[in-house]
Amino acid sequence: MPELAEVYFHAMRWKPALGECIQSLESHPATRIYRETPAKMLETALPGRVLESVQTHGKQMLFGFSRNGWLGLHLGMTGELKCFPEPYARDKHDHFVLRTDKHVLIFSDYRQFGRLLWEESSEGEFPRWWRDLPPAVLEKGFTRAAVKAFLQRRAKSPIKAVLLMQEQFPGIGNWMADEILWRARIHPETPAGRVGESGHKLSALFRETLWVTEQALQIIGSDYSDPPASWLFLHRWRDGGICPRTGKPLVRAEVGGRTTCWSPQWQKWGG
DNA sequence: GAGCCTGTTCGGGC
DNA sequence: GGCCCGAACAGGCT
Repeated sequence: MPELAEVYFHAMRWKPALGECIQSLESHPATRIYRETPAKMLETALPGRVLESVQTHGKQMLFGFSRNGWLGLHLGMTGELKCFPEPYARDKHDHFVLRTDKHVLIFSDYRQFGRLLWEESSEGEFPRWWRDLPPAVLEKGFTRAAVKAFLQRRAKSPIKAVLLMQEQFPGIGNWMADEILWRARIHPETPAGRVGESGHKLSALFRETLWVTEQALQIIGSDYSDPPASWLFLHRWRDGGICPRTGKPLVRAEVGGRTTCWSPQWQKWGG
């Protein structure tokens, strides 16, 4: 599921428990989600703390607790967050289950590519790793000039692979990258340097990155509904899809190590 | 049963 | 060192 809008949606699911005190943590301590932060540490740290804030940055989630405690969470490929009123019977892949007196907060992840991070900061500070994140797509620091410089540093890589690099495009994942390139009319195999040096391709890429991010957050981020059929999104998953712009078949192939979908008549190298 | 997968990290080769 | 690629992680689904 999780690219930036899906991540946002899942994070907001824990909001009903804001202001509530954690009573207990149940874990499956041997699962890989604890590879950076052992379950024991969380079992000691979390009970007795109040959940005070919920936010996301790209694919990263941050939950703030009383006494400057911060729980970072990444959903990996198959992670999801759930929140239920009691009573709740734990499911097989619920590796992390927090209980307050009213709610059960769950991090479930059957493939276990997700992870947890616990950090206590100085008063009034965000944790170090959070402060070090690159500017989010919709923040001021995400500029056309920064994108151009980044594309030129990765000049030989296909633009599709470069869009997936979280250090410049936090939160962009496989389907968003395809959607952005399709709207910008850029072929996914175009070398990034070539996009960077073409003023109008760079502008289109920058513009569509902002647009797809904004729209995805509004549509998927609010209630997990699908974008309209005018998006590539609905057509890219299976072989045999038709491009909403040209009415011709879409192509699916591996680019930059990931399954990529594009519309050959619509997305060109040139320009 | 085989192959696929909305993500990231690590190690090896150049 | 920088960059690039492939493999690995794990389990459900087609």
